[in-house]
Amino acid sequence: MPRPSPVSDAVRGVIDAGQRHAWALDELLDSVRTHVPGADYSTVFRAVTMLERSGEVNRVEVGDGKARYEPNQEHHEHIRCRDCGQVAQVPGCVLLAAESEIAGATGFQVDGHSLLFSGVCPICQRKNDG
Amino acid sequence: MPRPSPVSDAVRGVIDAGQRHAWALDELLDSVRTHVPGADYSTVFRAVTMLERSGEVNRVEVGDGKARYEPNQEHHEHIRCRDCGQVAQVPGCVLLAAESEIAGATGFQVDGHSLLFSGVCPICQRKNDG
DNA sequence: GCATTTGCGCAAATGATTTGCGCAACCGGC
DNA sequence: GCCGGTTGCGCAAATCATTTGCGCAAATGC
Repeated sequence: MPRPSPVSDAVRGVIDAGQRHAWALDELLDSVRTHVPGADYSTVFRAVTMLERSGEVNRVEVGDGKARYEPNQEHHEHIRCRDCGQVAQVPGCVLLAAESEIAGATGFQVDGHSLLFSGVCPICQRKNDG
Repeated sequence: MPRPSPVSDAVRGVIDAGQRHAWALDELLDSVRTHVPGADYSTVFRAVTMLERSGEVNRVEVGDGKARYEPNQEHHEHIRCRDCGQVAQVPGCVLLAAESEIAGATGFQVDGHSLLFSGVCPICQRKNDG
């Protein structure tokens, strides 16, 4: 029986509750503290790092200079408010949907997008083979 | 006649030369220093900030925790190597192309992508109207 | 009980970006 | 030519977010 870990449990709970879509660390800390008053930033950091390593949550970058975390679920896209930074989930397959449809689905006034593929470049592929 | 600004000019020159696609600040500094030996990080930072404000360059986030800068040109997507961090440009309209086509076009072994829309959320739209 | 493990608060290290300060080079006017 | 104001920029320090070292104290297992 592992010993209880209130902070880590609260972190998982907050993320799973899904009140927000993509949690930044400071947002997570605020929310965790409503459950565990003395919780520390570093503990929250370690908790999400563990959850990420175990595959329970995914880390996503949404271009605001902060790491954000969301429950690990099927692949989807994000939309972030230019003004307040709120991040919401874009339902369905974005590659088929036009931006106007996205706008209809999220209520956002969509004015742009950025798509980033990731993979391994030819040079590194060669390095990895060697 | 404005007084000469070798560092700022070098920054613009390096970005326009297009030897690399998306420049991080430290990469820019390295390259600028081959032209202007004593150049300082903060000067390069101020230069790209100005260029960004004037619309000559765009700042892009590619999920590696660094701000990157590219010449302002038509919209396009990016691909970044998981291993070495190199960023390349994905030609053509990505929304129609499958990942395998991307792989063919860039030589990357593509294993994922992340698409981020940006816009203004309903709450902020209301705030802006008021 | 007692030794050991482990969660986590505290505070400092790291890494990237941003800002304040002030020198000195440059321009224009005289 | 010389002078004064402007401005580019090097230096160093301040932010900001993330990450790590340290050590206490609580909980577990023997």
